[in-house]
Amino acid sequence: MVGVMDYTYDEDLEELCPICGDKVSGYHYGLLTCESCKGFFKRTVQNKKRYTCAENQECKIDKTQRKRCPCCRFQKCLDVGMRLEAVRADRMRGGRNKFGPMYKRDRAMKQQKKALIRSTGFKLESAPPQLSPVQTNYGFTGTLHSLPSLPKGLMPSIPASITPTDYETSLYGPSSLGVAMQPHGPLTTQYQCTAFPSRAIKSEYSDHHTSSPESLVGYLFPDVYPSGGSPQPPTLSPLVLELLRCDPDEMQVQSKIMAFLQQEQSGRGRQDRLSTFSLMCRMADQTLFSIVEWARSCIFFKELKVGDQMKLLHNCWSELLVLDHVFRQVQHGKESSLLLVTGQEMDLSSMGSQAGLSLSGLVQRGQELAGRLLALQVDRREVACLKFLLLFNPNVKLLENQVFVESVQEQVNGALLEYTVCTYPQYLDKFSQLVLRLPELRALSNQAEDYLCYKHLSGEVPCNNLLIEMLHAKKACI
DNA sequence: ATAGCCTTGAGA
DNA sequence: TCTCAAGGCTAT
Repeated sequence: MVGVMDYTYDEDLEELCPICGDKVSGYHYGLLTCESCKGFFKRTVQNKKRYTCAENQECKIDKTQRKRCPCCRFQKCLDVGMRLEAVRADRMRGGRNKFGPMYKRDRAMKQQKKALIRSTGFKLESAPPQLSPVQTNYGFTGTLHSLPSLPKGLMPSIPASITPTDYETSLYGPSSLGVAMQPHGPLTTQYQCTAFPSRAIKSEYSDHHTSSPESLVGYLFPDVYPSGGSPQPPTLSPLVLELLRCDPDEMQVQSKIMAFLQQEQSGRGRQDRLSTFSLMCRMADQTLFSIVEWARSCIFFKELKVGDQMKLLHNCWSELLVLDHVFRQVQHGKESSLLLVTGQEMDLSSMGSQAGLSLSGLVQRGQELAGRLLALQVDRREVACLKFLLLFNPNVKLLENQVFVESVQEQVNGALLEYTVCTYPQYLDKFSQLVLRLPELRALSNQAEDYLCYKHLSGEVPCNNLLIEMLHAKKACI
């Protein structure tokens, strides 16, 4: 009992000063630093000191050399995110400032990260290959300038000569996924990387009476500040925003699929109208096409070679489909009916008679999962992260660029954790609760695949179906 | 000037 | 009342 407590406590103290690597003595001016850098920062700001570097303004700062160049030391203080406005103009002692809640969130987040590391045995961030003593390896969390921050060598190169079609055809033969994977027009996805230099943050000291816009943001929206010992841009984790931006517009998908199905139905005679089940298959099939389209235009995924893209999609297509369905029910918010991807509502009370027992069992499990997600108050940004966590599954075998996939997984994990802690500080374990839903979702999607397989074998699934192709591909992988 | 230890006091 | 990050003090 006491031993366990000691262990977690020791880990708390394990952290090193991001400026010089000395022992951390607590939060000072915005982040965890050592006592000496705290004092140095205070003296510099209070006495309005100006330093000049005798060298090239790139002096290494560590515990033994920190006294050598105050210029570079102060620069590093600003670079890692120490806040000028936390130095008080009136020199008032004691009390608390506006950073209090931020420190609290940071602590909560570190605690959760540690719990996660203990439970999984893996670190969230990709391990820094011992670069400079600069601890800027926060991935997407916090530092905007590090947006494409995956280790350089891990970025997969886009195949220059081989086109996706050639590659896919040679491996898998012509298929509907092949069609779905055809290159389409120039992808418009591009990331705008806006940097917020720390020096843009005005000091409370220099303009105590005329509060700057930056400090206003801090007062009005204290919750949007991500925390962690890194510069604090007044925005949410840029990765979470980017993942959300990749999400297709729901209404667009809805009307597209609706139009497709209507056209297909109208092309049939009165006799061979599709049964409800077949219609559902076609609907799921079209949803799957839109999921593939989504993945292909996504940040990170589009950087992968087509072979890896297909392996990842073969692995998680049903999970993505189930998550898509379940989150739609969360937004729908009615237990008595299902909201379909076409926007149509389907009454559940009549379901038992129309569908078989196994299907209504599946639907029921989906409703239960939706209920749990609703109770968790899951939001779109979190679902966007969960989709990436399903897509970038490093357990997929024979990936050409497995390191990259692992790296993306870790980055998204970290971003989701930071997002939940910062946005929902009242739910201390929202992150773990969300991630715990993934195994449930996988179990459900496995059951759904089995069901689909059974229906396929009994000849009830329409032909030319991407669902079935995925089913076969997955079985071939295993 | 630095850095370890001390005092203070608003918010939990 | 307790906490803990502000500022203060002082020997090196």
